[in-house]
Amino acid sequence: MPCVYTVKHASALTGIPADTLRMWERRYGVVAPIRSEGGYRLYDDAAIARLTAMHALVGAGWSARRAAEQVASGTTLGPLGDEPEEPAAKSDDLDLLVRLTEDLDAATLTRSLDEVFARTDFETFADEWLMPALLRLGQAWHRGEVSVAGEHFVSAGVHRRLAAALDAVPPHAGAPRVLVGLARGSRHELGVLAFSVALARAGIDVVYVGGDLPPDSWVVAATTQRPAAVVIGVPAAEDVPAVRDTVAALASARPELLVLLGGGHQERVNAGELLGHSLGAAATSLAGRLTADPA
Amino acid sequence: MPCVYTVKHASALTGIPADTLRMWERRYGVVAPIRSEGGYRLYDDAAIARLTAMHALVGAGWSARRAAEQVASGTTLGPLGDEPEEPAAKSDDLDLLVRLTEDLDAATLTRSLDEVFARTDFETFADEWLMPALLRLGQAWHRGEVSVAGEHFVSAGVHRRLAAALDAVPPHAGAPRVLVGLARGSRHELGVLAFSVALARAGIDVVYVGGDLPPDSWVVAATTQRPAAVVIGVPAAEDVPAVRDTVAALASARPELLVLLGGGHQERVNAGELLGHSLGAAATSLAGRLTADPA
DNA sequence: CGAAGCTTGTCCACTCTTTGTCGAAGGTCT
DNA sequence: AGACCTTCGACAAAGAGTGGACAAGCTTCG
Repeated sequence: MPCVYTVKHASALTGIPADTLRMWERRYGVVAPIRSEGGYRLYDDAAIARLTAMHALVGAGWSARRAAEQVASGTTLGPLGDEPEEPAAKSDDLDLLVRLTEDLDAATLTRSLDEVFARTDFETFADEWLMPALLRLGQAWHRGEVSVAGEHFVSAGVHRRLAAALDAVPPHAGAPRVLVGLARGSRHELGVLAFSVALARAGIDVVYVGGDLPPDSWVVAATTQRPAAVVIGVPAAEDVPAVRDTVAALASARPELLVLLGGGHQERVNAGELLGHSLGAAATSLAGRLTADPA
Repeated sequence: MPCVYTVKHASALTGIPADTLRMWERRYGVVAPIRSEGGYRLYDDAAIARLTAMHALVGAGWSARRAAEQVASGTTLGPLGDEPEEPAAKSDDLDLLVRLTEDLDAATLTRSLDEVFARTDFETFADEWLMPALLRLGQAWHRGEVSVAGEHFVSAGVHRRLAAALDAVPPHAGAPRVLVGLARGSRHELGVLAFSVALARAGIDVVYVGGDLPPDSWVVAATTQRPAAVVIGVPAAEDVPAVRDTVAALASARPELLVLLGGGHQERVNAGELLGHSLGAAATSLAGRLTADPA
């Protein structure tokens, strides 16, 4: 098979205009193709690889000079034949998470999430894209259509994105405090984490305690911290008994404490107050109740 | 490696508008980025760390001037004559995490972590502060000195900080790919997440799959993704059997695959290659091996 | 209490740098 | 001969630098 390519061929392979190809060589020396006797450039596979790498970096927002330095300093010796393809411009792609499980590429994952995330405010993003997309991902996972590793990889990426959003909320001194987390055994944090972000953005001092918190610890935290309310997620049917235990323990220890439930199976607990299934609306409504009535 | 970032990148990484970035430099001299030939600012990792620390302080209610002084006094000043050096008493407070469990204050948690984080480069931070501090936290937890909710709360905060650090590493196109995660049943992600950050900073394309990944899924991922190596954390003694199963499954499916173990109980697995207990050294050494030998 | 003053983030105008693209003049390949 | 390539200069749009201006918030003083 041919191992050398002319400019036109290289341009077609990389998707970079031939003019730009020559300019990158002249200005940054990112490649140095050998020449034919007549002076024509002859690119080999390594050159194509470096050019695709540089193209990807530039597409990710790097300046051409930095990208060239990165490609030149970074070891680009890998025997890679894969080519990062352009993500099609889409407006409402709920299967994006499912697709991202196939090719475990951290850069693409981060970039795709950033794009979706930046399209609108957080509450709309969470209600109209994130939760439906996570539902699709869960369904595909149950059908065995995505690998467990892929699901873990994408979930970890979404977790990172939500965590960054939570840390990015400026703190509200003196705001009512709300404890948010999952009951013992519950480990699907994504929904309750997204709700924490929305609640913090609504002006609440959120104490996010994560998943798998036993009933006793809920009681201890609710007693020592004196939160204005407690939010427990019910992401799965098998979490219902543990949530029921937790709500009962909290009710007996602090009967006046406001205990709210969220998540897909909140109705099956038959205790506590329900937040409903609109994350943004629930967060603003709860924040309104707590700040209006500081009793 | 010492990556440099343009204003746009620095702004994206820190969440601070580019205008404010320049203003903080002009008014308070909190950073002094080197310039390109054309005069463009080039921020390094230390500058990004100082800016995030200052951002956190300002977000916590500090005035910009005080925050800048705090950040400047906490680290060594580079460009100009050395200030009257005050080695603050808080130089290596390993019990900080334990104290933070008492009062579940999200703002204090974030600010404290940012301050410690900004004191040095990530590898030193991880080896000399984070891992020892997590060990102290675990010991205090076993002695019953910290509440479970407090431990969860602080762990979630550290998780967020590490996640942000992982997402902040620029992608290395064409770099060797390494799968990093925990075996089935393992759920203590903090150590393996910190290692992922160090490995990504060393130029590796890290695929972080998180915790609780069954052996079959490890095999599927290692087969379809063809990583150059696989890193499995062994954070607790009870994780040893699951790790052993995973290593055995990987060895039978892909005998030539490089499988490495990290974490406190790596020695007890009696299989795979050991990474040792210096996180930074292990990351750079592994990255060196993989980039030098692309086979 | 109001006015003056300081702080701080944002905006604007203007200049310089970077970068992709184009055209002209001429050489190479089939 | 015609299609393709090379070098070089020029150029416009985007991005980034500088310094000044300004409004909102807070402090201080009369």
